Amino acid sequence: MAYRKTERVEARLADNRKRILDAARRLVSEGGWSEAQISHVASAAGIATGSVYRYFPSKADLCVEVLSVVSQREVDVLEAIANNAEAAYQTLHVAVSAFVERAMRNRRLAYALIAEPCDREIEEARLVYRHAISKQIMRIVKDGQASGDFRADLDPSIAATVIVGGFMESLIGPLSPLNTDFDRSGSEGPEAVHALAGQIAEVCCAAVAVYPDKIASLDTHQRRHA
Amino acid sequence: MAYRKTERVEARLADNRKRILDAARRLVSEGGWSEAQISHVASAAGIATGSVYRYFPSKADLCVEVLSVVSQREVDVLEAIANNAEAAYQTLHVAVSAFVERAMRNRRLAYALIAEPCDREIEEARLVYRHAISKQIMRIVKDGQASGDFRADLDPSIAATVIVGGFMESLIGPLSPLNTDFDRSGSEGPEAVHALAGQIAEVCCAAVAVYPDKIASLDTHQRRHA
DNA sequence: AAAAGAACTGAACTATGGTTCACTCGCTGA
DNA sequence: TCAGCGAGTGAACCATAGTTCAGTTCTTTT
Repeated sequence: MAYRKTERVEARLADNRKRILDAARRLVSEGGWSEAQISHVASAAGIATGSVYRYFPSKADLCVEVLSVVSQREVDVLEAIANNAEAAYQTLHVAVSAFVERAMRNRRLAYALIAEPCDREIEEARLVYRHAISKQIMRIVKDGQASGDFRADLDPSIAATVIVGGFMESLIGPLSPLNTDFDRSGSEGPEAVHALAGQIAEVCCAAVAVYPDKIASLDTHQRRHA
Repeated sequence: MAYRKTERVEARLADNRKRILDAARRLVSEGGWSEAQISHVASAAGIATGSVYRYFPSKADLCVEVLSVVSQREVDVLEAIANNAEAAYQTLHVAVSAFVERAMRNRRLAYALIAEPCDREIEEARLVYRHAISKQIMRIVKDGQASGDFRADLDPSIAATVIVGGFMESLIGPLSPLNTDFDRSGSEGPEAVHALAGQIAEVCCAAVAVYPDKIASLDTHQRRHA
C-alpha cells in the first residue's frame, strides 16, 4: 500500500543529485558563479528547472555545496601535509606551494572559490573554509615554533592569517580572468607555475622562519633561481 | 540668447555632485554596497532618483568614484610613508600598521572597499587600487633590498603581493560584519587596534627582513608584548 | 515679463533570474 | 492491470533595482 522507494529509484535520485552538483561545478569552473543559474544547471544536468528544487532548497544551498566539496578537498590535502610533519620549514613550503599549484591547475574554479564576487551566503561559506585552511597553516606554524624552526615571538594565529592572505592574494593576479598580465607573459607551463609557487612559498616561509638561511636546506628545484 | 550657466548655478551643480558622492559614501560606510541604491543615495542627497543620472552615467560609475576617492587617499598615505624612507624595516612597519589602523577606524567602509561582495565594475576598480597599494609596498621592499635591510633573493613583486594580501586578509576577520569573533573579544579600543596593527605589521616585516633581530630596534610600543 | 533652455522629478519601464505550482508522468504494491 | 504516490516539468510568477522620459520647475536672457 505505502509507496516505498526501491533501491533502483534511490540510486536514480542519488545520481540526479550528483549530476546536478557536477553540472554546477562544471559550469562554475567554466564561467564562474554567473554561469551557475538554476536553469543552466538544470539543463546541463539533463533535468527541468523545477526539479533542481527537489534536491536543493535554494540556489544558495546548491552553490554552497559546490564550494564545500571542492574546498574541503583542499583542506584535507593541507591537513595531510600538516600531519606529515618533518621539518616545519619544509612542511610550510610544501603546503603553500601545493595549494598554489593545485589552484593553478583549475584556475577559473579556483578564482570563483577564492575571489570572485558572489552573494552573501557563498561568501560566508568561503570564510568558513578560509578559516579551516588558516587553521591547518597555524598548526604548521605552531609545530615550527615548538621545534624552534619558527619565531616564537609571533602570534601563530596572526601569522597564519597573514600567510594565507599572502598566498591567496598572490593567486588572485594569476587566476583572475580580468587580469591579462599573466596570460601575456606566456608563463603558462607547469614549469612556470612551479616556479611561481616556489617563490610564493618562500616569502610565506620567510614570514615565520627564524633564519632565512634555512632556505639553503631546500631542494634547489623548489627555489627561485637567483 | 544662448543660455549660459552662471557661477551660482555652476556652484550648485558642483555641490549637488558632491552631495551625491558624499551620500553614497556615507551609505556605503553604514551598510555596505547594498545600501548604495540609487534611490537611497538620491534621497540621502536630497534630490530625486532621476537627477542622479545628470551627474553620473550609471550606478557603477558612481560607486567606482566613491571607491576611487577613498582608496586614492590610502594610496597617497602609503606613498608619503614610502617616500619618507628611513630604515626600510621601520618604514614597512609603519606603512602596514598605518593602513591597518586607518581601516579599523572606519570598519564598515573598509570592509566594503576591501572585501565585500560587489559587482564586476567595482571589483575591477578595487584591483586597480590594490595594485597601486602593492606598488608602494614594493617600493619599500626594493629600497630595503638595496640597503641590505631586506633579503635580496626574494622577488620584490611577489613579496609585496604577499605582504599586501597578508595584511588585507588579517583585516577581513576584524572588519567583517559577518564575523562576531572580534566584537565578542571586546578588543575594540584604540589600544587593542594598535596592538593588532603592530602584530600584523611585524609578521609582514618578517617576510622580507634579513634578520628577525632587527625587531629589537623598534619602539617597544609598536611591538607585541611577549 | 516672457520665451527658451536647462535641470529636476518620480512613476513607469525594463531586465534579470530565483522560485513556485498546477499538471503530467512513471513507479510501487496489490 | 490499476489506484495512489512521489518525481518531474517548465511556463508563469515575483521581487529587486537600475534606468528612462514626459511633464514640471527653475534660470537665463532679452
